[in-house]
Amino acid sequence: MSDKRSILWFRQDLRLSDNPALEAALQQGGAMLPLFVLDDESFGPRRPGAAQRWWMDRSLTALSERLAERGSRLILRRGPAGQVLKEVVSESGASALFWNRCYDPQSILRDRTVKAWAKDAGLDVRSFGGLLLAEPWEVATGDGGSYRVYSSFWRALSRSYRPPPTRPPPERLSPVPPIASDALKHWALRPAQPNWASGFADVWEPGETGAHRRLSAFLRQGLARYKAERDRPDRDGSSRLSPHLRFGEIAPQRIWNAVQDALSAGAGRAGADTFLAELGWREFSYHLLFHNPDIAREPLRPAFRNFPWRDDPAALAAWQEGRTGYPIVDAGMRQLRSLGWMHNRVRMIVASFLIKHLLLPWQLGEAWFWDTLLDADPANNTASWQWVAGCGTDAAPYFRIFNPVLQGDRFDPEGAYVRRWVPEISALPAKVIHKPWQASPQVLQQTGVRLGESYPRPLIDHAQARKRALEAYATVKQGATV
DNA sequence: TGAAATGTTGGGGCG
DNA sequence: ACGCCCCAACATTTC
Repeated sequence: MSDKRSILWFRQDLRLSDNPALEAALQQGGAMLPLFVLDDESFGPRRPGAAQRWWMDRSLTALSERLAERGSRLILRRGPAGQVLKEVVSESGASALFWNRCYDPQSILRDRTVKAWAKDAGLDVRSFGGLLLAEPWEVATGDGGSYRVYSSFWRALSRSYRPPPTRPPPERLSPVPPIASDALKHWALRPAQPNWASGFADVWEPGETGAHRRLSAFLRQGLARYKAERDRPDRDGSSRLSPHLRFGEIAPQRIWNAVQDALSAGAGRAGADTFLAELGWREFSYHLLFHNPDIAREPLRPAFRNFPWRDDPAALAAWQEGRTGYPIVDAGMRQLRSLGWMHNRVRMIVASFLIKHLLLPWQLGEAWFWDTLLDADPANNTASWQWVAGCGTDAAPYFRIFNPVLQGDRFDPEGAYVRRWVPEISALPAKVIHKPWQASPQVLQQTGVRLGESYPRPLIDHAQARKRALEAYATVKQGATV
């Protein structure tokens, strides 16, 4: 065995299976040093939010255990990654450095600097694609540009995509030389008080094993019904793989392959295609972010720079805390705080409400989701908020303004979702559960709902809000996507 | 991956 | 029997 030492730098790829950088490090022979760096400095305000830190804590614990089971050891360090890597290289005498790529602008900037330094220092430094099905520069339009329309992007990618085969984790790993490591608990990634994450652990199993279990369960129970069920927040039809994907605990091509296997075993085309199309949106978001790195801050369509957003901290707080007076909106915002996750249909409803009913800048919603979602992803989060605001490419048209009552009636017809998350109105009959202000005084009395006291009246009238939004959007309508 | 306004049609009540 | 009106129900268009 050679005495060569290589550093495997974990980032958005907290897994041992389907990990190209890990495989490259193993091929080197010699000792492999698995390293994770808590690097808030390189990200500033885009550092992982509070919910993500909870997940990171659990996921690193899981990764650490998996490495230990195989005779290895996860080294934890804190600080700007460039500086930390220099220290670890000098402490360990490593001569190689491998990682899987990230595609957000902060990571790209950081990694470019690290790579330049590492090459200068004579290290064998290599990066790999492992986060996405395809590298963002590999998918190009006929004239060599990047895609701006989802459907053509996904058609182009999914038609020609041939994934690498799914690969198991290595059975044994080399022992790690005695390099100092932080203790995870000293990073204080979990909330102390109030412990808003107390309900998370009942629902989520962070880590690679949990990710694989979730995928199997979904393929067994959810895939066939996915097309019909995925829009129903009152049902359990989501894959719930998003936080696992965000931290790279599972590779997208493993999901792709598993779905193909399910198809061969007789699964329906419709469910599979609909589900894979969601992976497609993730790919598309990364494609957009890579080719338009400013979208995290600035609207992609310049006309929106002068959009007449309002300033209304009280309304923002009501939205964040789930007391807008629209039950489906409030249910979603409370589910978010309780589970660190919100059903996708409801995400669209609450986002539309913040942007179009309240006329608050999408960046405020994006920031809240970034802090509270376990699956907050640098690409998905920004691309999706721009999509709802209508200021991205291939975005929701300006005139698409969700009516929270109709959306509730359509996608939560019995009101089960609202009842679960907004208990103070749970006794209302289905007919009025999405519009308590239309319940008769007798019904309100019988069900113990005191509007304006036990549950708020609507923050704003829907018809008025719709009119106001259309007027605001009229100022940027020129060249609107249709 | 909408919603509301407007237009059209056709059945039924009714003088 | 006939014309008229009302208004669901559905289709189209507009935001």
